[in-house]
Amino acid sequence: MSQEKQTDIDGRMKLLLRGTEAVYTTDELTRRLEEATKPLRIKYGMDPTAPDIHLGHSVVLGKLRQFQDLGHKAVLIIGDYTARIGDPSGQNTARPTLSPEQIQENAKTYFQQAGKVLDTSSGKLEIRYNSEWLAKLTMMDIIHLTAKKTVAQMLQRESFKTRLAADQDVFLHEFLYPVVQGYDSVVVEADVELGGTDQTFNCLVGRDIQRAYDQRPQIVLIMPLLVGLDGVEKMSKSKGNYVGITDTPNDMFGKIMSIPDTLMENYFTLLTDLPAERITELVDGEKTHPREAKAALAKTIVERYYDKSAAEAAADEFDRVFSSKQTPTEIPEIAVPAGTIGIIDLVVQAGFAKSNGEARRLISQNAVSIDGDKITDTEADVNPQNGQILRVGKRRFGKIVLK
RNA sequence: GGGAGUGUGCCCGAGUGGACAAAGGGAUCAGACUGUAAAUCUGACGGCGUACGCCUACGGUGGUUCGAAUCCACCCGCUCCCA
Repeated sequence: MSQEKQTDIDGRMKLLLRGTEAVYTTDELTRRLEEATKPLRIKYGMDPTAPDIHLGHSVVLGKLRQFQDLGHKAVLIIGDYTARIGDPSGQNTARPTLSPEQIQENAKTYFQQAGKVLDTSSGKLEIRYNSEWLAKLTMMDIIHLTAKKTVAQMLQRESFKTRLAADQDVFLHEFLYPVVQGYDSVVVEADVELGGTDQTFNCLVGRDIQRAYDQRPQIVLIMPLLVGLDGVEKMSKSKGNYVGITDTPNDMFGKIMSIPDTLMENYFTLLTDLPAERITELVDGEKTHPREAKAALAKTIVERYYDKSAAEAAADEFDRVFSSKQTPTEIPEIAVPAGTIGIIDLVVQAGFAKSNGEARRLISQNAVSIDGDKITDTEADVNPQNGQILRVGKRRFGKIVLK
């Protein structure tokens, strides 16, 4: 092999391994890249029940994109058939069964969002529904398929093992999920499969199944779970500690600015393509002011989902509102009846407080102002004018519109 | 089928007849400070009333009691042990 090609491979490996939680195996990946005469097929399974994508999901999608950028092909599997089994990776039992229409709908939303990360040009992306082949399997096929794995092997899986140890139910059909997911790999002839840590077992079973079908086992790249904005729990919608990839640039920027400093390095590594050396510089408090580093992080991420000018604008807006303490450029309007009104009512009507008590509290905590004039008397009456700015706390603004 | 537990505010969790709108922590919100919606500190944190107050709330229903989150009965949910 030529010196150049070898350097090239080294460079690619460095990029592809970055941020990974585990790789099975690194050597195989190197070899596969070296030997490749055509684009590798990179499989990623999507769950048709969760169409709202946030930065946590984007970690794996971003890795998929890296493969695409290196000339490989993303193969997205929509688990419309497997979704009906119920993956035991979680914990509890039945998830709701989705209708074909719902699955279609979810898949559509998913692509709209995933398209912000992935390269959707036709040569780079292949989309497959696994009902295409799973619905056709006969009983005999299934018996053959399940004969490839032993019960002991299945019980290696943590969630099976612990449930069994705790005398909890493990249903037979749950064993099918990993095996069937592995069969997906056979059908699409996956060279590589990507997944989050919770998918480790399933992805690895895929290797065994492929071997059993005389295919080269796929290489498995496991990506870590992204920590949420609170710096503690994993990012998830239900925890509210997430950045949605459809969030507005300003929200995205602001939310990222709110992460603990200690989380920056992790975010840089998993959510941006900045070179490792650059990240080291940015994260080093001696070399870069933490605020600047975080702003750079936020800008890079916003740029990924929008563009450079949107990122600049979001950064300017943030400085404007929080550093210079000025009013934002865009302020949502709040409709208010004309005439004199108690300040408590005004705050409640603007939707800035859920109850009079909360409004009263905000006022007595010096949080409320109109056109910059603080109002601290909870009993004050005001006579709002069109265009005045009602502000509550640091972040909530409303432009008064009389109705 | 038998037995033992357990269910508290957005979440976790203390409380085992009155001093309980209910300790503590987390989350959230506000203020101060700052480097930012970081960190730290302070405060607020069921609803209504300016306050004494009233209402709603401790799985559900009913009961005992002057008085119940706390005791009793039944019901519902969850967990564990035995079969």
